[in-house]
This record gives sequence, C-alpha cells and structure tokens, in this order.
Amino acid sequence: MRNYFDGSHLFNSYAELLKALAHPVRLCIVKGLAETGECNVSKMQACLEVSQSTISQHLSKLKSAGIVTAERCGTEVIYSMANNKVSQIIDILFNDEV
Amino acid sequence: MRNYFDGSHLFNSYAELLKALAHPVRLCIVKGLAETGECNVSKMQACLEVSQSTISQHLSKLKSAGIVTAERCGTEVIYSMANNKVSQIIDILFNDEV
DNA sequence: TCTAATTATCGTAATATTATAATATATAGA
DNA sequence: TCTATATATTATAATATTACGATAATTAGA
Repeated sequence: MRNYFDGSHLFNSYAELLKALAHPVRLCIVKGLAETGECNVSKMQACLEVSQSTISQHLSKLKSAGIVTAERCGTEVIYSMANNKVSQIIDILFNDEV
Repeated sequence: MRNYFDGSHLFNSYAELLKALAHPVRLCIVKGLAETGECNVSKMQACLEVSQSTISQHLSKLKSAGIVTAERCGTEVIYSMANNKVSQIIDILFNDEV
C-alpha cells in the first residue's frame, strides 16, 4: 500500500494482524496452538505437508505480528499463543455455530 | 499459494475471508458498515482518501468474499454487511477492552 | 435524446507474498 | 571435538496485490 491516508493508525495495525493470520498454513498453526496451548516445530511439520523452511518462515511472520511467542527448549523451539484478540477470532471462525 | 495440502478446506476458506478483510481501507469500510448498517460509495469516498476506482475495487473484493452485499438505488449503490463472523471479528478488534 | 452523477472495469506499473533449495545456526550427546 | 537433530536464514523465481488513470456502464432528469 502506498497512498492511503491513515487517519487512524488502528486500521493499519489491525490490517497487519489480520494479514499475518490470513494464510491457510498460518491459520492452521494458530488454530492448533489455540487448542493445544503450545507446540514445537517438528510436530507442526508432521501435520502440515509443507517444508521445514516454509513452516519456519510462517512462524517468523506470526511472531513478528505478535500472534505467537517462541521459547527454546534444548534443540527444540516451542511456540505458543500470545494474542488474545487472535484467540477470540479463531474461536469465532471455528467454534461458533452462527 | 501453490503446494499446500489442504486436508481441511476450512483453512483455505477462512484464510480467504481474512485476506479480504486484511487491508486498512477495506477494514475501514467494513467497520463503517458494521456501525452504520449501510453506506453508498460516495459517502465512503468522503471519508477515505483514495480514488473512486480504488474504492470500487476494494468493494468488489469484499463482495466476492461474501463480506458485503450491494443494492442499487437510483444512480447510487448501497453496501451493507453480509457476514456475521466478520461482524464479530470487527467487534473483537475495535470494541473489546481485552 | 442529451447530460450529469454515480459506480464499475480495464490496462499497467510498482510492490508484496509465497515456496523452494541451499546454507547457516544452535544444542545435545558420544 | 565430532555428529546428529532441530530450527532459522538467505537468495530467488513465480505469483498476487495494490493504486492509479482512463474509460465504460447505468440511471435520472432536462
């Protein structure tokens, strides 16, 4: 985006948040984290049929957006949810009847 | 996206929905519709400092995603919200304290 | 029918996103 | 230290998104 008058910083900020969430692989990762609490990268790979590099890059994007946090534990890195609004959005998308 | 194994069609579907919402101009339009109920294009233009063409293209994207509906009224076209999950997401983003 | 007002579409250039392959980094254990 | 395991980074090519200007389409009213 080049020429948008951002009178309200919130629109840009939330658009960034939604954009980070708006990919099937990332949505799957985030939904998994919302349900299980936390997960390392290897386990995610087992569920998602994408390469290690691709998953790592998606995780990087989620972390930059403040949606997840990472904690190293030995050779593994454990990711968990870090954004309450996103948790609520996941809930609306996947756990609502409406 | 080229090579993603979409075991669950839902991730693709919701990712599309979020992607349609994930732009500051579209987010602003949708928030406005969620608040006021409906709006024509001219009024939107008065609030958003982007060209008529650009707004029209954003509206087209929102309509394709099933987020809004359009109804012609004379020379004007009136848009309104058409997706309850998106209404809830807007509410979480803008009207929640958490 | 002619014109003005409103909205949509098309073509295009700039920019952003995506997946992949190759490589790098970090940690644990022999 | 050497090696295996786990994860991150980099470079790159393909594709998608974005905004703009020009133009088209639709409708109402003179």
